[in-house]
Amino acid sequence: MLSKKAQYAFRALTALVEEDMPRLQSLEGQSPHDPAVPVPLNLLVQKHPMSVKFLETIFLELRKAGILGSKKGKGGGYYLKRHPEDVPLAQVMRVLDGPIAQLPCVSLNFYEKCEGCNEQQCGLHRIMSDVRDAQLGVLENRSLWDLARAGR
Amino acid sequence: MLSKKAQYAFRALTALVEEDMPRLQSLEGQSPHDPAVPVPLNLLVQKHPMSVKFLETIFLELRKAGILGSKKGKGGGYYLKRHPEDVPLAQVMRVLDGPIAQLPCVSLNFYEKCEGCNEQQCGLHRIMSDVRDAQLGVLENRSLWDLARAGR
DNA sequence: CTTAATCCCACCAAAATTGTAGGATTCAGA
DNA sequence: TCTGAATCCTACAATTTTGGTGGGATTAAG
Repeated sequence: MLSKKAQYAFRALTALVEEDMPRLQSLEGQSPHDPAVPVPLNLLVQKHPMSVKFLETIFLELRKAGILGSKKGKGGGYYLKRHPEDVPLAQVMRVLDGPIAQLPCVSLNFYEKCEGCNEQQCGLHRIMSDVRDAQLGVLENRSLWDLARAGR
Repeated sequence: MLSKKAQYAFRALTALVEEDMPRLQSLEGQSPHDPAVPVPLNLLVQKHPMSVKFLETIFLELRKAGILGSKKGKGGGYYLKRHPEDVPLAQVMRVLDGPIAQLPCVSLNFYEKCEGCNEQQCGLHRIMSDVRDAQLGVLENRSLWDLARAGR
């Protein structure tokens, strides 16, 4: 299951993309890149009620991971560093929840060898690899953009 | 990620199927159904080292869920109530770890409505439904039999 | 009667999750 | 230059989940 952290993150990121929608739409067809407008947390929290303080720690992680940028002080806030279409959900989930795979020994980004099982002939390894591929087939190919424009 | 409980369960169930392999193979082509031979926990633990006591609580859950049967007393043990081919991994996982889906609101067996999101137009709901389907596509179609005969 | 096994439930320690607290820093605008 | 709005940062606290352990009761074979 997704942690609350990841759930809140997705809600807030959706709101963030929606906030930036006018500028993003003007970008269709390589128009010159207007700088992203920073959106403060309290604005995002108004759209989806949650603890500002908690969201703060979440967005901090996403910024350190290079997904978000921030601007301090009055008129500051957070903004996406890339076009939402270039941020697959898998990446957000890995930052906040760690591995997507069901076992460390089938994880692509957080691999750990499992002692006492030969991966070549381990049935669990094989099947869980298939599960991982199935999950990533979706999560690597759906972006924050898909998330935000779903309901329209 | 799979819990240790589920991981231990899969290792032990694999060993259990292997133990019963001779009888199972004689079953090819509807041969008369020999009663399953109960296998005691300490035998399973010898093949894959883990706490007997912990495995006991795990197998108890699987028995109450109707996946395993048991026989008490000397010469007792646990046995599969169905042919391993008829036990999809998804079912074992649901018993031990609960929902497979990433969100309660997309779970088939543990559904819970998420307040404050209209499922029709919620982007997260849509995408996580796809993830769930992708996972189940594997987990509902791989059985304990697939698990056990993998390495041969 | 002894021994081997499951059954059952309570409990416990450690880890992870879900936040909260409080101050430091930065910046825009009056 | 002052004020208010915002992020930055770290520590820690409460709760839940995980990963077991202990001890005895029950059942059955020989």
